Amino acid sequence: MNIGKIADETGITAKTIRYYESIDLIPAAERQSNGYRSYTDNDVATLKFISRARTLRFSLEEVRGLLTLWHDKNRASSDVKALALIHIEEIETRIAELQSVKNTLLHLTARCQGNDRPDCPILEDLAQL
Amino acid sequence: MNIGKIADETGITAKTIRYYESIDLIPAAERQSNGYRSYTDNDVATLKFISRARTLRFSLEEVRGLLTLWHDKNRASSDVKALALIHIEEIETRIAELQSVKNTLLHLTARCQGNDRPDCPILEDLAQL
DNA sequence: ATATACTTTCTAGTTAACTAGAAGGTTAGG
DNA sequence: CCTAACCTTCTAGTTAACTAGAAAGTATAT
Repeated sequence: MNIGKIADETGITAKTIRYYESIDLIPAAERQSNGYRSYTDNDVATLKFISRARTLRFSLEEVRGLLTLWHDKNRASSDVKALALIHIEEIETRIAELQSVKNTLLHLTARCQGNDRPDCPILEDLAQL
Repeated sequence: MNIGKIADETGITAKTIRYYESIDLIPAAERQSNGYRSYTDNDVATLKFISRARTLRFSLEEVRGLLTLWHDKNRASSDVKALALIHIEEIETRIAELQSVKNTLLHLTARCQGNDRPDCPILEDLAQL
């Protein structure tokens, strides 16, 4: 299968697949006699794995770790879980931060009339603290 | 006041202040006879305004808009509020996305034994979908 | 006088994860 | 045979918001 085909199958662009190869996230593809990269269903599975992990917001470095564990038949599930739990914590931290910002903004906007007059608690808040 | 002093007062580094000047977020500072930038309490207030807006996760472009409104004595508070509400929506979108990812991860980790055995629902999930 | 601390400008690098574009070789269809 | 659609490598750009470093001028303290 050529790179265009696997790109279609996985939803990952050819450019990105070459990029993943360049940073050794995936092994260098076999080559056909014409020099074109050649992919198998196995490669489709790997790229889909990566794609799915990316939708779960794992960084490429984390994906690298997940791929290693995936390929290690002697892995301990605790290692996978540890990686996931750390990731959950990072996400929780970001959520908490955003929530706090959101709450502040909600309070400020609630107090702002939102009319033609210039007085605005939002600007006043920013100007004070 | 020299740039080092205002940096201390505002918690924004001298490098960053020069950077803000370079992108015209703040007006070019007056110069002393020796060529050093000269700042006033007014500048301190502006930089603190920016700093505060940044903690509320406004992008520099949004901050630019806020500064313009802040300086416009004829502004309508509705304009400020509109800017803030758009920002709140962006944040809500990000929170929702992260929440969804977090939930998925929580389900997966809950089903993972986290022991010495290799079988792991997290990897199985990534490998499937 | 000397050291050190502060300032200047300028260029270029950082991070993450791609993305664009150029210049050229290959293949499939009509 | 021609053309469009592939593919190749390589270099460099993108985004946001800084950050680092070099080379040199200025100020302050001893």
